[in-house]
Amino acid sequence: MARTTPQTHGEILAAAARRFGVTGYRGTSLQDIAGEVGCSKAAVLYHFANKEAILTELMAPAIEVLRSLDERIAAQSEPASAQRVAIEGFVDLAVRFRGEIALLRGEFPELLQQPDFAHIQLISERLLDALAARSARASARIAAFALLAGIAETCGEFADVPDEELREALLTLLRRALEPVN
Amino acid sequence: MARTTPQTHGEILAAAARRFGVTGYRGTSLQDIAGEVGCSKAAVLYHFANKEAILTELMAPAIEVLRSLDERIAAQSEPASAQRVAIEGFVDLAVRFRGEIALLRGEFPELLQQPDFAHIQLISERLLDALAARSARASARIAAFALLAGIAETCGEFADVPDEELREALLTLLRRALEPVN
DNA sequence: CACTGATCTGACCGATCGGTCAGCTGCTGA
DNA sequence: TCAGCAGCTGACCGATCGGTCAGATCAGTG
Repeated sequence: MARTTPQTHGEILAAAARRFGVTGYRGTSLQDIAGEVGCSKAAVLYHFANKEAILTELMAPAIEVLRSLDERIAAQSEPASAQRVAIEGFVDLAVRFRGEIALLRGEFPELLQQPDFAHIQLISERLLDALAARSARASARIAAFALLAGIAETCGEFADVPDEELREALLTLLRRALEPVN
Repeated sequence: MARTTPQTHGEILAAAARRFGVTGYRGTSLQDIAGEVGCSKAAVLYHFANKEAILTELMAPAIEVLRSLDERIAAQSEPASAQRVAIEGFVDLAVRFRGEIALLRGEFPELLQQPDFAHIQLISERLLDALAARSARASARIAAFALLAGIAETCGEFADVPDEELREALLTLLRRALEPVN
């Protein structure tokens, strides 16, 4: 065996992505990943501090984009413009990283509890706020929540739909569904 | 100890519902449930064949209503009327059983794989079909999927919102978001 | 009193999990 | 030639899981 470090590192990441996509994060053991790579479980833990570190590295690009979207939203002073930026940015994020998001299918709630992802919770709340056009009305927040959660669950399901078509469908859905700013 | 059977049986169900609501199905052990009831894990398994049986009994009423909704939808010959029945029936179901649905927060995908809930998968697909007004267009199916998944995740989150208000918010969302039948 | 059946317990089982550790291997540079 | 180090392995650890089982407890019955 004995490959170079970046090589094995990348192979483990790729294998983990594949397995997480099929059986989810919790449903995938380090042994599963090792088996797919063709090395021992101990080798996986030689390249990564622990299981969570694999997920963290896998999600890092998506999280970075989410963080920058959060900043762009915060920079908007008007609810209407914040909503517009949130809609377009979120759809863009969902489509671009739909593979990564699909990995977490149904595991968002638990994963957001982990310390490594704690700040994501805050960002999600601000995103929700922007989608609801900063309204405090229950109906606005309920709709925004349903769309946020729904799209997160959705974008990984339609792997055969081209990016542009998925993008248009989600944009149309959000624009039609969200209460207009008054 | 030594209570009557229906008494302990009910206490276990109630305790399981409470724990599932906090830590999810997979995140709750039989020991957790037993601890909450104040009996041994073996006592829990004396009253229920296995862990899944507890969940099955807990979800039975909701599943029964879902089944009858499925039949009512199937009885509609026109896509438009099927969509209308699906919208109203699904919102009604989501609001009425939001406690039960909240128990499964984020665990739908895995649970639907289990043999006991296999038929739910089929019903969900027919419900999706009706919400999409039996259209094969990707945009219609994407929107229906996002709303279905989103509302399922949502209804348990707003526990402080009264039934009627939640009902109206979800109805408005669905009617506005779903593509009109042409 | 003896017996029975329902209820419940503690001890235990095998499997699986994430993670640790001592040590083997093969390349590299002095 | 050989020390040293990066990469990797197999054996092992403690914890936890769902589930089993022999037997204790106790109320009701003849």
